[in-house]
Amino acid sequence: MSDDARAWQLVLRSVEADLLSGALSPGDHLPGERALAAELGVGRSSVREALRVLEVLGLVRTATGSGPSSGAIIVSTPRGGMSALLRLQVAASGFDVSDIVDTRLVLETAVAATLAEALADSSDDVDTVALSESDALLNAMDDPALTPAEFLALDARFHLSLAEAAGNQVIVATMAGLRDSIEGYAVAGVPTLSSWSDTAARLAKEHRGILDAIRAGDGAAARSAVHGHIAGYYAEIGLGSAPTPANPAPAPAPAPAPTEGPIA
Amino acid sequence: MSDDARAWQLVLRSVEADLLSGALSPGDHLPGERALAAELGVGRSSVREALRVLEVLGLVRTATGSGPSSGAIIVSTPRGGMSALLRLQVAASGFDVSDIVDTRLVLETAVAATLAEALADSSDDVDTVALSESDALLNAMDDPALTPAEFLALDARFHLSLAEAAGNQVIVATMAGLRDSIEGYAVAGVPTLSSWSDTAARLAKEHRGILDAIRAGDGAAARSAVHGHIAGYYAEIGLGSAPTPANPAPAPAPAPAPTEGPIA
DNA sequence: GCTACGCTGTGGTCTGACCACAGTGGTCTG
DNA sequence: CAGACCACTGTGGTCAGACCACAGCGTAGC
Repeated sequence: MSDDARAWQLVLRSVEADLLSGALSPGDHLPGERALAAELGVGRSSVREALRVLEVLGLVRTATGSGPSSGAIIVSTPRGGMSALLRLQVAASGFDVSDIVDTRLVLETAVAATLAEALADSSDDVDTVALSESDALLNAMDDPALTPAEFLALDARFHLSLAEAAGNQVIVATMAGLRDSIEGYAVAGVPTLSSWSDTAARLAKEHRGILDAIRAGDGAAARSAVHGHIAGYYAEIGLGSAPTPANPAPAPAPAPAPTEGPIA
Repeated sequence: MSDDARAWQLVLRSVEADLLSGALSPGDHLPGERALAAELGVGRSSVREALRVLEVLGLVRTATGSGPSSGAIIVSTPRGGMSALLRLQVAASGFDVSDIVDTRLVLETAVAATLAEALADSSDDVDTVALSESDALLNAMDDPALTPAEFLALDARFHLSLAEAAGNQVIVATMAGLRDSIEGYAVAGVPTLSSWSDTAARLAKEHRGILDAIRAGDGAAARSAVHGHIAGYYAEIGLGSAPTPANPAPAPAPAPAPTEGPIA
């Protein structure tokens, strides 16, 4: 009966069931591939195909050798899987870059507003502490010796630090994946800028504006600052969302070729 | 040098590179597994592990037999991959159900607001037509003979139809995945309701309220209606987000308008 | 007591084999 | 000649067995 399911799906379902039943938890070791194969009555290659899927999805980490750190261990690193999924879908034309950017806008404006409102409600120590990482990243970004790629990497981490402070892991992972999936485009667009140092300075200023609005507890201002920041950069490198309704798009975008193969 | 990468990752990267270079597009056939293995200098099992990943991620569809419909074909069905990723992460405790619900709130309120504002700007025929599916689903949900599971399935499709009308495929796929990942919880919570028929009637009424607000071009009302609808149901079945989340204020707060995530 | 070596078990990979399946094209039959 | 039928071929799906590299553990040797 269950034979109509493919062998590797059987393995996948078995692991999922063990996860749901509590038989497996993060940190636990999966049985060895050979043992799992025998236990489920499938070949080792089928087990491996399922493990590969789990690995890409960020559910297990595998290591060779022996000892406690070897084997397949249940972990929970959704960011990697989210990045891979979004990146490949973009590559396969399943997702438009403009849709990715728009989704970032939705999520990040919500994060900023939430953070601002949370701070406005009560001066919560936790949030304040959480934002200290954002401050540190901001300071690191002031270094004029940074290359554009380095700056943009810190930029991404800054945005992520806000999401982490907001506390929603799903949004953190999604934002990370969205950003990673178009990182190539963000970096590729740098040469089209008239002056990178000017742009970097503007971005840094906008970051501080975002943080100020959040700390001031002004949700609307935070939302607006984030929107302008993200939409502004992508518009500047010629990747702004086409229709863009209410968007204070700053600089005119002279960028010609929006479609350039990012990094593989 | 590239030997440190695992064989299946090499295959994955090769396919991704072909996708980005345009050598592969949706609808194209991948070379056969044996040919791909020979071409890349790896074993067939490694090719299969990579294909398995691509399949789960919704990038390829495989079929046995011969002829034009057989083999591995590039497709673009991100929803399946998103569902699998989110569902398994929930199973592995990587994501809290409350974070999933909160993320739905962020995305769906943004969708509703975008839709309303798009209709307010101009009576666009396209959007009107797109919402016809939403209407049809609404009517289908009026059937009192529906089981809770059937009703909830139509409910999910209704929400998805709004996202599709808004036009952002990333949000459509993410919403579908988020919803699927907690479908079990939504259905499992039904028995805890005092009266399913009352709840179903209320949900149907709320759906019409959402659609009315969208058609009226009232973004704030649409946002509020969606928020109340989703948060209300999960609160009713005991899954409400504990510390009330992150999203724009429901009714009162005239959520500042300048910055709303454009979805189109 | 300490070091160093080999043993053992892990995942990683490859090879070759077999199966089920679905078109294809030829053959056989009317 | 037209139609139905069937073996052929190539595809993915699966399995079994064989190595390899690696990392820890235990023991033999110093």
